[in-house]
Amino acid sequence: MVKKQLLLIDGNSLAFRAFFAMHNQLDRMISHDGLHTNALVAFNNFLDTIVDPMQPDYALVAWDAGKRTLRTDKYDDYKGGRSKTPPELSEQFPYLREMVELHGIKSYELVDYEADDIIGTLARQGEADGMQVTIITGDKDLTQLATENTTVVVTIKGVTEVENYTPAHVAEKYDGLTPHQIIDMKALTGDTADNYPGVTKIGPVTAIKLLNEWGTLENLYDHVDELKKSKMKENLINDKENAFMSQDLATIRTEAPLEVGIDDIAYKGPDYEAIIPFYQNLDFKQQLAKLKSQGHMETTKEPQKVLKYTEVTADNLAEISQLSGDVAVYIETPAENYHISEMVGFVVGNAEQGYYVSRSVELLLMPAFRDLLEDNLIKKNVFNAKATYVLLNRLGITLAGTDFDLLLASYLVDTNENNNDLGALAHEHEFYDVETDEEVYGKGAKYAIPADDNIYFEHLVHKANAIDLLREKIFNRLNEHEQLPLYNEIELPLTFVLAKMEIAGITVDTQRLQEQGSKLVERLSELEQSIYRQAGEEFNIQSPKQLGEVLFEKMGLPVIKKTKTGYSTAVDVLEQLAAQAPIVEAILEYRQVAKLQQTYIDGLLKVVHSTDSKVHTRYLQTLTQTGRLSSVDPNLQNIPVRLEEGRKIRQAFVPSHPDWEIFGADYSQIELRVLAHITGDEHLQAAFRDDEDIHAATARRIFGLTPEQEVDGLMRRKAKAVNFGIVYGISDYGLSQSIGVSRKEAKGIIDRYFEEYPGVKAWTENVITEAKANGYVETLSNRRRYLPEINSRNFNLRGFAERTAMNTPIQGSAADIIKIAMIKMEAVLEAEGLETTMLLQVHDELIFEAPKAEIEKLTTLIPKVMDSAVQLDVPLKVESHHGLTWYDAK
DNA sequence: TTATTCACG
DNA sequence: ACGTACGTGAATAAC
Repeated sequence: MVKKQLLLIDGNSLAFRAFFAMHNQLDRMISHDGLHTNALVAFNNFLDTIVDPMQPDYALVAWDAGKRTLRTDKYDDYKGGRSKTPPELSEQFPYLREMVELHGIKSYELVDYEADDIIGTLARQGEADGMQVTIITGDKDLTQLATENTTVVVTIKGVTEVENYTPAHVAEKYDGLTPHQIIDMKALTGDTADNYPGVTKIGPVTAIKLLNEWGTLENLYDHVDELKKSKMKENLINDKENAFMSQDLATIRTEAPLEVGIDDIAYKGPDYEAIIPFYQNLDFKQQLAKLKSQGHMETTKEPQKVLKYTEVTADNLAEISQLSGDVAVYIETPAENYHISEMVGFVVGNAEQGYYVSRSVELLLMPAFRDLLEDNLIKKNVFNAKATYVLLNRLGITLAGTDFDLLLASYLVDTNENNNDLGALAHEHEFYDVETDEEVYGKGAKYAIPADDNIYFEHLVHKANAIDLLREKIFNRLNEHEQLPLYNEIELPLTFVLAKMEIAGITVDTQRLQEQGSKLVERLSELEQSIYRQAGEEFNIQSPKQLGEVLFEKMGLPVIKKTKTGYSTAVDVLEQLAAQAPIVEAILEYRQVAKLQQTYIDGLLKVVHSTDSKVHTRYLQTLTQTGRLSSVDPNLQNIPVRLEEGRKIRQAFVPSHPDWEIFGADYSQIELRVLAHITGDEHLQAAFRDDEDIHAATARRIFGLTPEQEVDGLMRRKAKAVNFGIVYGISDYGLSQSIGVSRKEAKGIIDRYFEEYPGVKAWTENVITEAKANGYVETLSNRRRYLPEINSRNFNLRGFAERTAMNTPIQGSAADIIKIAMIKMEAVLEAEGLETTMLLQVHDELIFEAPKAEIEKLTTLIPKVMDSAVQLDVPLKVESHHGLTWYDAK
């Protein structure tokens, strides 16, 4: 028989999570009555995506009753020092309870007790009745309740990403402890969040060690005299009273005098009828749209607005010429790679004069359309200008007059609003009068452009209309963010520079690639045989699972690191094992060779266009959180360079004309120069003004060398790692891992760095403070990245957000600079009448192909354009190289 | 679809 | 005390 399911939810803890998960949206999510709704929205998503699909038999949301509880009676300072619940959250609590009830779940609170105790009590009752219990909370303390029949689900990030604690998982996380021992662990460590003390100087590591040795707090204290004389022993004895008080406070009650029983909390499921007015009152447009699409809402489904449109025929082409003012232009492609996808329809027009649609893109070649599209004075509204430009270019039309790109502008306003589906993106902007492609075309095997003209054309027309109607709203937001120059002067011009680079493509010497490939294949089979022989069996070397079994079980090598699913066999692990077993060396080489063969030989050959023997990557301009580009189909930003074997792949990238060369130019230390500029640090700036070797200069400073003393290789290597670390948002742990010293030593080095570069220290502190206050950070060009986790109470999430707050202005400003350089570069090459063509961008370098006759000029021109792209307080430095292949441009 | 590994700046 | 360096894409295995 299937066990009945009992679901218990920690209301307060999840409400806090929900509130802070959407804290950056706080000012935007306000209902027409002025009520903040961010926690309500996130909590509702949680109920929709996690609770409703579970369909438990019984469910309850437990809430804290008030400030005073049994625990505060026992210990005045319990949960003292906690900052007050923000009023923006407090006002949402009554609605949260109502929302829970409307989802068919009982809400409950009990005077003197906390939500934990209600959950603990019902969990034990449920178990006694033979049920399977699930507890959902944001508070790890509840993991003490885990048993074979009770799983504690703890949220990791937001309210929909979770981790399941079973007794086995508790043992894994806490080095063998049972859930019940969590209580004694808390007794020893105390809890800063709940503000109770524990024993001085005992943290989780020591606590776990003690409990693994003595089992329980009581047993530990019974035998405390047997411990070796130590500071810890003294602390244990001195803080005994605190330990037992903390134990009491940490213990979740399982016999609270509840007035509800299991029978009273049957799960009823959402009351769709009653929830509609509730959503309407809170202006939950997205949730209402979802109810409609799921058919829970009467066909009150407002019919989509009727938009005026005409199918293009030979007879009405004249009307197209009458279009004036702004027009939306959208071309439909079933596949995302616009360089090769079929084109299956288009729409051109505007709401006032009507939209013109057809399945035949060839019609765009008619003068009526061509003249309109190529007219710089007729402003175009589009979704993804780069795709539109490339698609029209394939038809022989040069798009001009592009003014608004919904996708690009939306990404600048908030880097997360970058959905490549027009409908989905419009929904994120609270515009619902357009469906997603998935809704209209289906997905996967079911994907099909509708055969019915009405359905298909209306979808196209609603897309065009969405672009038109969102235009003003998004421009306003760009303006509020002071991002109009970023949009008009950087991103929009860049999109056409990128389009031309993609269209140009880079020629691949496929024969060369195949020759290299056959050598690799040969080497692979040698290595394979050698590995099988040494392992004594044949297995799949590319399976980390099978490889782990061979190395760690069969051959008994020591386990250095584990992953979520088993043994780690990553490079750093294997390198540590190499001395112990020769097979490891062979595996490392096998991995390296297989990577080259699979990703760079076979992978590249697959995407070479047969027509021109080139690869045409697509640069994603609206993806990264920092403002960098990324490159796909193929990725030309990660072609091997560090190891000679891989670097040879670059010999296959060649100019498209005889007597031409590949020319490359790269910024030297651009990120550290940006750092010197934005921090204003005098010492760092001086080093760059004097064109010093920056890593050696840093080494001199942090190791306190006199001018006569030489910087040795080890010092420079360490200083280089520190410089990297500063850019990444440094931590002592990270640095210690990268240079293989103790954490303490790493911390000393960082302290020295900050003493020597006080401007950098002040800036890092300041940027974090600003991020906490604003919820975002910005680059030199006002590119913005939101950091919702910057105020999280979760150490990991907050730490990550803090490092990001430091890294993004640096990495993002460097991205701004090279983008500006690219725009100027295209103009200069044109103005100088050069044939040289810009082909690739790899974050801090640009790759060109050029006639040999132009090379000499380029060696001064290109670095000049790049180093004068922006004026910083330190000089920018650019190095350039050229040769017959990309490999030789070094 | 998710996890792991490894290529780049 | 906590436990990670920042940003990406592609291939493969294993669900």
